[in-house]
Amino acid sequence: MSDNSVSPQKHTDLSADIAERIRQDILNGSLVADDRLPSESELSEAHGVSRATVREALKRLAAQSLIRTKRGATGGAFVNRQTFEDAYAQMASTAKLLITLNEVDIATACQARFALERGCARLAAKNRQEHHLDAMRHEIDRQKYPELSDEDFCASDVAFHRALVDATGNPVLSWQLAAAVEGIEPLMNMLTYRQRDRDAVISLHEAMVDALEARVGSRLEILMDYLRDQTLRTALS
Amino acid sequence: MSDNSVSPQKHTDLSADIAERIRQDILNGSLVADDRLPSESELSEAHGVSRATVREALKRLAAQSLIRTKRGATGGAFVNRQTFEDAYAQMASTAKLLITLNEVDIATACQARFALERGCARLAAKNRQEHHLDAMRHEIDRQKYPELSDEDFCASDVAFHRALVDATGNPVLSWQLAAAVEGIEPLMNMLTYRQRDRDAVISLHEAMVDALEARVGSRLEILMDYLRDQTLRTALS
DNA sequence: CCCTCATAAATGTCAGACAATTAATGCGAA
DNA sequence: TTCGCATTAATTGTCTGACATTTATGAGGG
Repeated sequence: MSDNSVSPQKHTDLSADIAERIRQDILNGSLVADDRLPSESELSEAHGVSRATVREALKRLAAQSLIRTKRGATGGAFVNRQTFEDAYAQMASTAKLLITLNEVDIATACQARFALERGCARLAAKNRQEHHLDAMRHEIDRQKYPELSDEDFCASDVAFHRALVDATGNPVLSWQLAAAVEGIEPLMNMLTYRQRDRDAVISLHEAMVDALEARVGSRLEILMDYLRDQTLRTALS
Repeated sequence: MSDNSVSPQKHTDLSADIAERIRQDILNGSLVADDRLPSESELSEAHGVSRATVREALKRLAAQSLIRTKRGATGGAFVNRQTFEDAYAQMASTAKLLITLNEVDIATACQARFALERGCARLAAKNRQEHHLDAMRHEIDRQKYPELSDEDFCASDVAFHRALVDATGNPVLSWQLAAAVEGIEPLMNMLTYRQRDRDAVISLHEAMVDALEARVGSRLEILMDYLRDQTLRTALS
């Protein structure tokens, strides 16, 4: 095997090959956001393959939301501007898949989630703005409804923590973390909260907002540890 | 736009539709790892579309590494076991793409990286084992070579921190974090380390290993803050 | 027993056709 | 002139049928 270039084995999957070539063009900047790729016919001629093969390659790229296609006279395939929302959705989906398919236990997932979140406590305390506090208080109000289903309670919890990580003001951080938290949601959804558990969570949430308002990151960290322990207790009951 | 159900508009892209259907079958457990999908002909008949369309759908799934295909008599499309390695590679790739395409500045990326890492300091201190320390010390030795290129220095740094997050013993955590760190690597690669900078980083690394060995998570956190500041200084010089 | 060859099943690839969509063009009427 | 509308061209979406390639299996002969 002297050939360890870009093509491990050329014998199969032309469409994967073509997709990879175009992918590299996007990665290295030959193609930038909103550029139009050549038409399918042109691509097929340029790469010496049939249009069907080119189409399969383009579908691969579309599945990674690297390109979008438009029909009609001025249509074609265009390089997608990779938004944080795209990446977020993709990551959350990957995380969900991984967690459900690998039977990750809830303790491990909880531990991971709170460990990650803890990391942004100080940054959030430093950069938080009023609307973050408002969003979090709004979710706390929702959480106080006793009729709320466990699932809705959990969804509100996710929104609360999403606002918390957004408060860091760092898009990379909030994107990564939000995806992680959402990826773990299916597991959290399996928890059943007794009213006592909910009360405990809610008072911790309130204390967290207060700490965030007062910009005391260290206190926020401690509260997060409590919340982790509380959640773990709920999970194991 | 009252319709926000699963199907935004059914009028186009049958292949995306089919892909989504199969995807759901995998997600909800109708299809589990290593299950064989029906053959392309059977699928085309079952969904009432041509084989070409089915193939485009399958390529979409393959691009997300949800399935793999094998040729020959016993061939077909098989549901992939979603390994942590797969998810890791996918996430790192997404992160790289996002960061290069959005011109995330290095300060933001650094801040995110160290914030995330900080979150697992205590857990790592609690769960670390001998081989984690060994791996980290090995990387430190590499980093001491003055002839090391900036790129190799950076790669060793990534390996060092990878070992650090592995020390948490939490696969979800180390998967998420490792992907984040690697995703940021292209940016870190643009840094030029003067010898003085390298020395500073190396002594911090050594102190970190010591703190980890002594299982003092709080000290590890402080050292990480130093390392963040040091890296930011390097970045801005 | 082992080697070879034929066979069947499946994916990979191709060529050509038609349908559907969409912007631009041209033209006629008010 | 300007508005409205049909025409046209370009492009993706889909279908059909064919052939190439790969791979397991089984039959037959040495």
